[in-house]
Amino acid sequence: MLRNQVSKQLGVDIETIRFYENVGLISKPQRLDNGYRSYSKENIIELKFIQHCRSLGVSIDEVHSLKALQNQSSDCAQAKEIVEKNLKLVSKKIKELTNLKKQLKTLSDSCFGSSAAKDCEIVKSLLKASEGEDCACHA
Amino acid sequence: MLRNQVSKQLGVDIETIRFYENVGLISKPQRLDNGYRSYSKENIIELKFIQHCRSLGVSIDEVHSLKALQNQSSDCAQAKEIVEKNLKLVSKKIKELTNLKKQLKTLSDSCFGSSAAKDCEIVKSLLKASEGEDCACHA
DNA sequence: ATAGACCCTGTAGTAGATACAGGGTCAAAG
DNA sequence: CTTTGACCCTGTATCTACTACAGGGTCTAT
Repeated sequence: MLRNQVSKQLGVDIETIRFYENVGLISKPQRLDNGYRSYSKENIIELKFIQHCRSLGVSIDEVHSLKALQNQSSDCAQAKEIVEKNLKLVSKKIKELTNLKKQLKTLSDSCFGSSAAKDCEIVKSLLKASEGEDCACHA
Repeated sequence: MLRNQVSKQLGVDIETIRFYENVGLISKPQRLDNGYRSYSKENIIELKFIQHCRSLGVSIDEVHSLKALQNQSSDCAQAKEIVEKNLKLVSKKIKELTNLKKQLKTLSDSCFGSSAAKDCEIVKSLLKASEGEDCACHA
């Protein structure tokens, strides 16, 4: 399969496929006589593996580690570790964003979008914060 | 105030302060005879403004816009827009991450970290997904 | 023959910092 | 008086995970 077809079938950007090859995440596809890359079933599986891992927020480096684990018989503590680490990161991020959302909501609600900019509650609030006072969102 | 002091007082990395200057987010601080930057009260306020905006997830470009609004008398629809945009982004991100968390939890729970890597439920699950089957986390 | 869709390579750009190399300045201690 | 250590300066490289572009080759259809 050519790169374009692979890209369409998997929904991975065409340039991203080359990128994964460059960073050694997929084995180099064979080449046709004209130099075009020809992707095998194995290549597709590799790509889907990466795609799935990435959709779980697993970093490129961690995908490398997980790939390396696939054929090993040593214990899988590392796999668990990677998943746990990401789970913690995600939980933390959710907490942060939930807090953030509250703050942005407060700011948004304080303004109707129609006053003069210098009297805008958003602008004023942010300015207050920079002068050390309480602002709407961090009150 | 010298850069180091500012950095410590505000908890902004010393290099970040120069970065904000380079991208034109703060006005250029005056220089002492030896060429050292001397930060004024205004500079500190500018920095706090940026810090506060960034803590709300507002992008550098948007901070530029908000700064420009500070002295304008035109209406503040733009400020409201920026806040609303970020609010939507954050809400979306929270939904995505909440879903992600569920998936990672499922994966994590499927593995005790002690089996041989090739029999690991995490590794197997991810591999299954790359072959088109249902995996633990996307079942 | 030529247009258009595809392929190739190498390299630059994105956001928002962060880090480093190679140098200058300054205050205190020996 | 010199040396040590902490600070300052500049320019540039690095990070993540892609994305985009320039400049060229190939293939298929008209």
